[in-house]
Amino acid sequence: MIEKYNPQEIEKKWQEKWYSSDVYRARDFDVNREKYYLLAEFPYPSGDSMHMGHARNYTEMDSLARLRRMLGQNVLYPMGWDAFGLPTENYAIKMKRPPQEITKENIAAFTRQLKAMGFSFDWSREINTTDSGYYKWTQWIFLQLYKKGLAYKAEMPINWCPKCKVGCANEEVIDGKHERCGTEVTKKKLNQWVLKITEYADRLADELDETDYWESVKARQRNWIGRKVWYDIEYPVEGTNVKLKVSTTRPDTQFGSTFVVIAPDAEIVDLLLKYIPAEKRDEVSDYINESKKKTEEERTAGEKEKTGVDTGLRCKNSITDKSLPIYLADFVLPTVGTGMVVGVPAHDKRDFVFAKKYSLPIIRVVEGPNGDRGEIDSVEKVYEDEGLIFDSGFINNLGSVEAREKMGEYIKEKNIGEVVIRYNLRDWIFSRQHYWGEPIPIVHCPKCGVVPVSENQLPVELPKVKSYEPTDTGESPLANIKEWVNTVCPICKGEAKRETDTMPNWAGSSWYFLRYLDPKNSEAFADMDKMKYWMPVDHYEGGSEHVTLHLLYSRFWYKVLSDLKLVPGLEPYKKRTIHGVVLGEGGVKMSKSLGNVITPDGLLDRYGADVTRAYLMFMGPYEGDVVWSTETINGVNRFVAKFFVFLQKAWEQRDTKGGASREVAKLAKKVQNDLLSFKFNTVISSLMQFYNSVQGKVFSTEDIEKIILIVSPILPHIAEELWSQTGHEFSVHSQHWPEIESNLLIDDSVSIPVQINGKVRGKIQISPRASEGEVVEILKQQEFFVKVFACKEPKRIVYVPGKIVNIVQ
RNA sequence: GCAGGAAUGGCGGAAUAGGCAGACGCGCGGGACUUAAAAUCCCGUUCUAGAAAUAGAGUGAGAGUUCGAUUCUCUCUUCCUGCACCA
Repeated sequence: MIEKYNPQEIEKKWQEKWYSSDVYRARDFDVNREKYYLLAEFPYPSGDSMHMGHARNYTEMDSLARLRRMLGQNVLYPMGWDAFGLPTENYAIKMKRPPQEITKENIAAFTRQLKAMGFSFDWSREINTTDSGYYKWTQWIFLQLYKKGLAYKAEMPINWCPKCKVGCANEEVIDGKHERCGTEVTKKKLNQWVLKITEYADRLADELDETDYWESVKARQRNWIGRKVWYDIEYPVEGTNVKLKVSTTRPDTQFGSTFVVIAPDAEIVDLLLKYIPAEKRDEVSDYINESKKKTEEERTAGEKEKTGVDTGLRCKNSITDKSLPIYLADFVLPTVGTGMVVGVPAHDKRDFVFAKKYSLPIIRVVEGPNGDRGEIDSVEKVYEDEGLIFDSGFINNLGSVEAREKMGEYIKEKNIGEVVIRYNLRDWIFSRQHYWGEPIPIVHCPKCGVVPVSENQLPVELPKVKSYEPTDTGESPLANIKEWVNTVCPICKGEAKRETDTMPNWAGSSWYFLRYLDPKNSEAFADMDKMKYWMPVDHYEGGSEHVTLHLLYSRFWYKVLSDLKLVPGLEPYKKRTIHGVVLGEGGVKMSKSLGNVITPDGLLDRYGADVTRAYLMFMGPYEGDVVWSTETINGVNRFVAKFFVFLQKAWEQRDTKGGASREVAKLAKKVQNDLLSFKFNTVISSLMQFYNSVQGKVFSTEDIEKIILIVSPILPHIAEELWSQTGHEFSVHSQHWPEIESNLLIDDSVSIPVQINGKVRGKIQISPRASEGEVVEILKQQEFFVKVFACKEPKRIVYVPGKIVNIVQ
């Protein structure tokens, strides 16, 4: 009995059966199978529906998980919830409801959707970062960092978002604006918890070599860490005992220096002020005040006009012995190097612009290509590349690289400076002045000072409160809850107060991949033996927006835990890939305000899960952005419906005596190879092509069983239904991938093109094992060959076995 | 500026240990079915010339290597992503 394709009838039925069985369960310590840990970034359950992007990523990874199980691997493909964070808190404030409740509802909605998509997650390992049983261990890991001296509290100017009333990490500020709400960020001095990620900067950069991440991912991590060699050189300020410590990465250009510039907000400026000549003093302090008023954005916006002020002071370049004027200018940033730079206008565009404006001399010391030592008289001619050094005393006639080495030795020898390695990466500001996050497990005691909460007192639970609103003072809303804040000191048992800051939403996600291995453990964050079995994550799939921050933070935590011998190995993830983004129709971002959001729910109602999944895979390459098209999904829908009926018909009309066919063997190989190399879009086209090419063919029983197996990672519901209809036992997803008989992959006879001078002029039918001589014999019988070579011999015949013939005339 | 990537029909995209460019799908054109429409099915669809067979051109531009280049090398252009007055 052939049924029409009706996804509603078959999908729900099989989902219920899957999720009440253990077909997708990963087995700890299974030594008979190779383990494979496939991790897709867990979602932040905000709102009542997941995004199409989630659906696409989980679909693609799901097909891989299913294939790998069939290939005999013990696959761990888990799912959980990264549920702490601002959107939920903001929504809670707006609705005047507790974030706990909202989170619970959102998770329920996401769970329903993920199950309706038919994903093969091992739901027995589900985790939630906001469960106290989970964040107990987030807090515990924080205490290990604290005990190792990697967490400290510091009064530091932080980026403060006046709208969200929250401190933001440097990483959360884009173009001077809070990345979440777009509000201009101001500076505020607050006492903050900070994690010393810079202590691991070298290892975070170097140990990337241990991994198999995509090159683009490695490059972005290295770029973000931004390791550079700096040369700090002391210049004595004339007429004082103050020494300026100028910093440069290009000491090879020292002999071209003609001035010194200090950031107006560098600390040393206070010290210099008293030496500034009286007639200059007003001008200088005006300038300092003015630049303080500028926002970070105004100050760093492009290469605009350079402003500055002459301090009237001079210093001596201790390398060249030349006297240089000292300026203050806000194009120099206090956080870069020492906040003091040496001006070399011939070899730095900014310095050139500044020198022109203040009529300072320009001295060239690096030779350009072809021995160019011409005068630098315009910005375009400024030579910033490396080259042969001239007019430069003891580094004369050296290349830039050797000149820097020599300079490094020189300043050490003369004790006038040092070579320092600096990073772009800053320490990680770990405090948030918000309610919906993990409480930082620290107590402030008037007698004992900062005291960590004892480990047996964990978790420090988030108290239920009436108001979640952040305060204007910069204190966490937790500070208002007296009965929670007031506690006893773990050491002296005297009265003490709890830390009221909470952790950023990066905390829970920095180690979640470990909790999947042992989600219910109450004695440790995870059992060491289980970690030894499953770690590292074999493939970590996620968005490009997490390649710098989340990836770096979680690698940092892993390395700390590794140093404490609490986890195996040095790196948490073996491979990292980045998926593209699903855009709305017309190539714009899907957003509520544009009204172009397409949710999985609508698609599941209309097309069902298998069609939705096939379309999401078909849309475009894994790593590329894809644009939603309602018309294209119709094409996929047509195909899936036809294919379903076709397979039923093929079963009815099957040849019960036949064996394996070439077409099916080739399809198995193609689907397997393409899935394993993330070419999900061509997997779907291969199925379509297969369908188009086998119309009218009668398949054997074996063949049809194989087709169902081949299709099962891609159209899991249809495959399960057909597996059952063809009289097999549940479940198709516990079966083995069809064996591919390699002799079936080679054709007996192939049609190959014949080119004359590189242009296709005809085709010949040959055996792929034919010798060149045999091929030439066949060629000589061809009309198109005789026509050209009737009365002359070809110059040369190139035969590539089984591929092509090219004749040179 | 630095780093990473990309450029192929009307559109999304296939094809690279160098070997038939445009698979597959959408859209479009024509036809069948229908009173009609939708749905479905069949045929066609890179461009130019031609009724057709066929011929020529063709993978951002220009050179090179090769019997043969979308694929490799060099130079350039444009675009995307990330970082950046980072000295």
